[in-house]
Amino acid sequence: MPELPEVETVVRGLRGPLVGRTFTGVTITWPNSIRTSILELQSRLPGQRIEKITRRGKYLQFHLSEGDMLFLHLKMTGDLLVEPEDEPLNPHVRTIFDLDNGHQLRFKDPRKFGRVYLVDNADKVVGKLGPEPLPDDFTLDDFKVLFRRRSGRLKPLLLNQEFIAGVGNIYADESSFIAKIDPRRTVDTLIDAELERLYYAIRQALNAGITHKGASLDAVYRGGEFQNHFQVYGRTGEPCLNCGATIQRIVLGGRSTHFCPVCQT
DNA sequence: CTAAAATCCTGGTGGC
DNA sequence: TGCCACCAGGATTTTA
Repeated sequence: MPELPEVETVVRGLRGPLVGRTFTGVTITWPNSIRTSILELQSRLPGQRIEKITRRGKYLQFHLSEGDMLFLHLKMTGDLLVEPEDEPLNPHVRTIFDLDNGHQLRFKDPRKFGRVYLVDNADKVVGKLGPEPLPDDFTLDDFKVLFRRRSGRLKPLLLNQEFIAGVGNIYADESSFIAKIDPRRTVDTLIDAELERLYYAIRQALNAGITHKGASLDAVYRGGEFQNHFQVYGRTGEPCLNCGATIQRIVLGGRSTHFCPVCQT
């Protein structure tokens, strides 16, 4: 469930211990998580220094000294640890990256959904992603343009990474609630005022998540506490914080969806 | 085109 | 207490 705010929090925490370090080796304990050539990963990564670490959507991007890019996607349960190489290994660690200072970057992922990519061109991994919703140069007008010639319901569209990058199930529900829009609405019926509310709601929800260092759910502890500030997500049967009506849970686009049937129209 | 379902996965949970 | 069915979901793939 790491979404944009959770990944951003992880990225910020890794810059201090990792930027400037050089990879010296890779050990793979779950090969399916490597989505590019394992041989190339093991031959090309060692010797490359980490120049900077950034985020694109829900991907972590390691910019490497030879021009390659290492991408990590945490998917549902992934987490990244920086630990001394003599520290006992958690049994859910799937990939181990050796560093030049006796530490290791360990990709821990109980459910094995996480992904690793090493590419010479970032577009091979993130080329089709939609725009980042938070930068100042992503304007309300840019947002409105995204809806042209779009159809279907709102919720699945918000989850579509080629539409907007970084929004997942939690922040899609929170954003729709803040914007007071029913997630079942077909998007070609949304009027300008609603798109404006949604634009600000998405940014508000994501920024609130970042402020609280993301949400810690599912026994996956990252230190964030945004889960204590959810307005609708996971609050099925509880009263709406706005009007007191009972928060409903439905399945939309195959995903659990939480909303207030009174506030959200 | 949209939409739904299946797929990958395992820890946690609820029922009996 | 133990067993088991079932659910969670990001992204992709398949089917309708």
